[in-house]
Amino acid sequence: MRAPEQTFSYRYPHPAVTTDVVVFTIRDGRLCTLLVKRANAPYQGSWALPGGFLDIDEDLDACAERELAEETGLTDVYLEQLFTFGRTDRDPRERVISVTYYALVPQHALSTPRAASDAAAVGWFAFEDLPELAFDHAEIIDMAHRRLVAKLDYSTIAFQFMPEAFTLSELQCVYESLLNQPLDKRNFRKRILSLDLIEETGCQRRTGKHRPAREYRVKHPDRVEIIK
Amino acid sequence: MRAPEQTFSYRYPHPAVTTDVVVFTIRDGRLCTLLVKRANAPYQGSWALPGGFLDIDEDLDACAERELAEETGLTDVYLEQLFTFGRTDRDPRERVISVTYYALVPQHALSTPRAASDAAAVGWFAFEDLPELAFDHAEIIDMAHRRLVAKLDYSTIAFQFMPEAFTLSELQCVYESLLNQPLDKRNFRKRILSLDLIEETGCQRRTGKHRPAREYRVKHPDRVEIIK
DNA sequence: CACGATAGTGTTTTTGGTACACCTTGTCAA
DNA sequence: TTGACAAGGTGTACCAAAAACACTATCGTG
Repeated sequence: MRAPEQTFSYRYPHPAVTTDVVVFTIRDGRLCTLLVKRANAPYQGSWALPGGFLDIDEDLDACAERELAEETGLTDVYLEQLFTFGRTDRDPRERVISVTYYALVPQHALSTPRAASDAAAVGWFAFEDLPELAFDHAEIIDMAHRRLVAKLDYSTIAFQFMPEAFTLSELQCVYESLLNQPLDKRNFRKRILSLDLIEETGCQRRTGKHRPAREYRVKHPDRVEIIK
Repeated sequence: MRAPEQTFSYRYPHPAVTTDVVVFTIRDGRLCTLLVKRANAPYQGSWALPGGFLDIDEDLDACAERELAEETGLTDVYLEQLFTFGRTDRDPRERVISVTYYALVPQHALSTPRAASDAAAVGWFAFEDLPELAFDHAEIIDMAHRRLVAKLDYSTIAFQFMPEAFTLSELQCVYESLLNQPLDKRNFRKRILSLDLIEETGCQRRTGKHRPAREYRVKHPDRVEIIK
């Protein structure tokens, strides 16, 4: 993040504006979040969401993308605005308004993200087992999680967790770990297939000592979003 | 709104932050929005959403409430954050990030709002017949409307349009004007009553030359929000 | 070739949503 | 006084989507 040294003497002081990004993925059947270790004060050494200050001539979305890329190496991620946090005491340096985003990335995007710029380290953390977080970032992650679960019902965001080719069992695992409850296999497959959003690749996935599973892909990777 | 004269020479210039509020109500069976006529440049004389600059030690929600009260006289309104707009060119004066809110108020809150501070006039406008709007406020209202309609399905926000006591027919009118389609009376009443959120007041409403209607009230006015 | 492990498949039941028509109770005017 | 008008209020039959539920198929391995 940027240096906090400036103070304001203007008649109408302006707050700083940042973007922060909650990136979710599924690892080993567990929902995980991408965090960076802060290299600088405040909260030096603490884990925090990737994010940083808005450039004065930069769109909010672009800022979120840029900071995510700079601090974690993640690019081409579909970001959606989550909420804007602005408690007056949320940053000890100065007044900071944070416009937050969330994103879902497929498991294979895990290719260990590289730390860069003001991040001392980057890592994935199980949602159920997060470290102490800087600022109000725990609250932000919590809201992102609630939004994610709510959207499962009436949208198809879960596909965003999937790699290009996947099996129905894998998809079901994703739903189950997000909803935190088992689902009926037949009903699940019926429902997913009736959406008419995925198609067989023709290939099979042979893993383990059992019958191989059919692979599927999303039909129109562009518009995988709201249904209802 | 505040004077735009300042420019920044800091190493990291900060954008200005405003809040803007979309207030909806139902008037004569039509969805209406509260607008203020701008007293100052830019867009002087144009209609715009009530809103204004964030004080440096003020919470976002408080800013929205304060600006709404200052410019329209409306108080004690339940505000919900909508979205944050930040296109770099959305304000000709300087870079402005707007955290927007929306609110639903009952019809009787209509008591002609008073213009104040930098608003030259205040008025309700039918959503279907809005005037030219300043900044990107048309876009903001549009998003608020879509959010409102979407929430009708899985929440009970519509109750927020109702006065303390109301009849089922009145409530149905509200739903019909929001959804822009007629509803079946019996199904509607069945659905609403099955929510178990309202109760009879015991009183009757006698209007017009016909049978009086039973009055209802919301059981727990505090938690009238999300159902599902 | 038998066993273990996951893949894959249909039917029945339940439930929630939709469609639909008539009687009731008041006002008002002839 | 009474008949016409206007909105208030009520129940049932049908359909479609969701939930419950158990067995066979195919591969790897020992």
